[in-house]
Amino acid sequence: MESQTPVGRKITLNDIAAGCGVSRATVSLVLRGSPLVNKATRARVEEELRRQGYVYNRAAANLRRRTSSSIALVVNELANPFFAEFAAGVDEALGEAGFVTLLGSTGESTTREQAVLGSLIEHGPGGIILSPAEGSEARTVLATVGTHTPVVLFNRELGGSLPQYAHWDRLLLDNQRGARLATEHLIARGHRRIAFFGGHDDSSSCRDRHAGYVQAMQTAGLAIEPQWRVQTALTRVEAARAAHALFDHGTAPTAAVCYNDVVALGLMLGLYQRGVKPGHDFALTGFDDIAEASVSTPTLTTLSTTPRARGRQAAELILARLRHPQAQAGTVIAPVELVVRESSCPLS
Amino acid sequence: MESQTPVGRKITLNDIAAGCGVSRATVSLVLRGSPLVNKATRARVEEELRRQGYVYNRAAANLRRRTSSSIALVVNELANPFFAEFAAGVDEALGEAGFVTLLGSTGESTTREQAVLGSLIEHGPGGIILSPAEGSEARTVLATVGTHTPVVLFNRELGGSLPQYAHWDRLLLDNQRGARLATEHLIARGHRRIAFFGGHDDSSSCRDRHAGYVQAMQTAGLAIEPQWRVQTALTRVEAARAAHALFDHGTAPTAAVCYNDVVALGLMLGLYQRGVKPGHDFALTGFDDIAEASVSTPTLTTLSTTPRARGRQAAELILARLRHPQAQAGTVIAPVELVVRESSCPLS
DNA sequence: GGTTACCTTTGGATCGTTCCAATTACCCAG
DNA sequence: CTGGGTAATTGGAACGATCCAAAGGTAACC
Repeated sequence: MESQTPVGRKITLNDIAAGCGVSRATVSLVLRGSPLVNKATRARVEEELRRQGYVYNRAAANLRRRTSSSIALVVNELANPFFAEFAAGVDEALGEAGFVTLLGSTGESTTREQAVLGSLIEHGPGGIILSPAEGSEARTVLATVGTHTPVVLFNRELGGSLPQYAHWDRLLLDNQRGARLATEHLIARGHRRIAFFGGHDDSSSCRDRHAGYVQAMQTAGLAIEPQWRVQTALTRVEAARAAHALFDHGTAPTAAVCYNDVVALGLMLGLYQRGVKPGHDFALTGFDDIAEASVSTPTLTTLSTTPRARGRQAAELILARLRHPQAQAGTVIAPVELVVRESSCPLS
Repeated sequence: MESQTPVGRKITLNDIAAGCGVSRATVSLVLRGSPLVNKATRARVEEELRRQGYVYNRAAANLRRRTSSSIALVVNELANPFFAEFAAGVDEALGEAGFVTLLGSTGESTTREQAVLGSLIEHGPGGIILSPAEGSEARTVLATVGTHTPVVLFNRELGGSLPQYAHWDRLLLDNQRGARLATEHLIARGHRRIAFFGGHDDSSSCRDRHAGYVQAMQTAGLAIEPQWRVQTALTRVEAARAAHALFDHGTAPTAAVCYNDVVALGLMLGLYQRGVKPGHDFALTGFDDIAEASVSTPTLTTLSTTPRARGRQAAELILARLRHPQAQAGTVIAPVELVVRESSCPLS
């Protein structure tokens, strides 16, 4: 039935038109399912399309129509399960809407972020979903993406402020509330000396979580010692290495609220190495509820953020923005939920 | 310094040309760093490019040049850490080569695979990296991607055979040897009744791993009972649910070689639910060495496949194919390495 | 002065689609 | 037979870049 030639030029509208004696314009109308074309003609053209193995050239169409059928997705690190789930959600929802995902990843470096955005923007995506790298600035991002491509910021704020003509939407997690819930939970379990572990203050999400922690501590009338704030890179290895800092000076904490799950899992490793048994001698909480959180030893008390749903939501936001370019920019705060597991043991 | 207008049309070569009194062709030469243009002219043009905030339209250029600057990546499930790492590796290497990644994901459904490939191919990628869904057929895939776009198959074979004019490269893991090593390891630890757990025989990688297991068992002169082959979907929940099948009839196994880590982690859950303690009462091995394997309880003995490196390798393969479209198609078998952890306990 | 050579620059066609105004064909009422 | 209406089709100009052959300018040489 099908008979694409194994070798040769790509088939275009002209080939089809010539092949069944109609004009290019008519074939184009058939492709787009226009009601204008005669039923018989349509059938003839469709047969010819099949016969020659025609493949639609969306790039050419997008050029002419000044539209786009792709959305760029820029995340910090795809291998981080939180972002992997997020990306899966984005791609799912975009695919359903007939869009294709252009992928980019920054590795938390603003330099790479600039390079990646610069490269992606040249492909003319209809919009960008960006989870900014730590320390990323509004001005520089705006300069490379320009003002013609809408942006949805996910997970973090940019540094500096945006000109008001840039209608950038935001999708943020309820970081402050989440960290407050975790801290209150540890306090309820009897802990008084609680640290905040991991992340960098360069990142807005980290500042917010820290603020939630501070809020809960203050409300409970608990003092916070400076050495209970340990900053780390966002990998397990780095976090494990930094664990000792909690115990070096002053009174050691009995529990820690961690910036996220990856860092919490790293802290667990670091504790084991010191002979401290997490979930028994030391309580801790994470943030994100990645898949590993439910199978680690001990299983990790954390805040569920349902990243796949967030991905879908980010996709919805950018698609809505494409439909209404001039609408007021909005900020959506997604709720988070405390999932209590073994790691947040009562004070022994 | 910069002064992009907040609103208005996109800037094109014509705007730049008009803005500094040269022709469109000259501006194009400047953009591509041609040595033909006079130094002074180049400076003037570059200044104007900056002043107007010009963004290169790669789609238009690709149309004219009949080239492509993107590669499509189709994986089974992005949220699976094995594929997430793989995708990260692909994107990294493609980015370095100036290519952009078009993402697609099939969820192990051949129907979705067809849809995703159909949508991606319309965007004219220079090549496709495809990890086929279970049961995916060479004929159907070929029919939708056509013969003009090179393909690198990763991880699995397609069903049926390809016409020889389709130069499709393959990047496979040494599945058979890996499963053999795992089985031999369990045998060396004293186990005699060993099952092969998880996956479907629709997938070539699963058949290969099973073959490696059979080979090791036969070489050791051990019998295999039919109920020791349990097929499952590739999720933890499904695997946990299927665990009982190992114990329902005949003599129960004392160990299992699992299709992959996800399934092995699921089996662990299922065992716990039956009151069997994996790594103590029952030995098991995985395949892939995903991040969770080193933090689960017990930690998982598995085969390391370094998926990020495989991703880079797949990217190299497709880029090499773009450079030499007519070269002989090849199959690369990537080595795997046994990582012994707690789950493969000796027979007690 | 005329010829050649070299260095820059350029107009116009082109890639594969869509848009638009115009055309053709046909039928029916007046 | 004319005029008007509907239905279907079409040629040619876009979209924003690149390619190519040709042209303009300058300098050197005979």
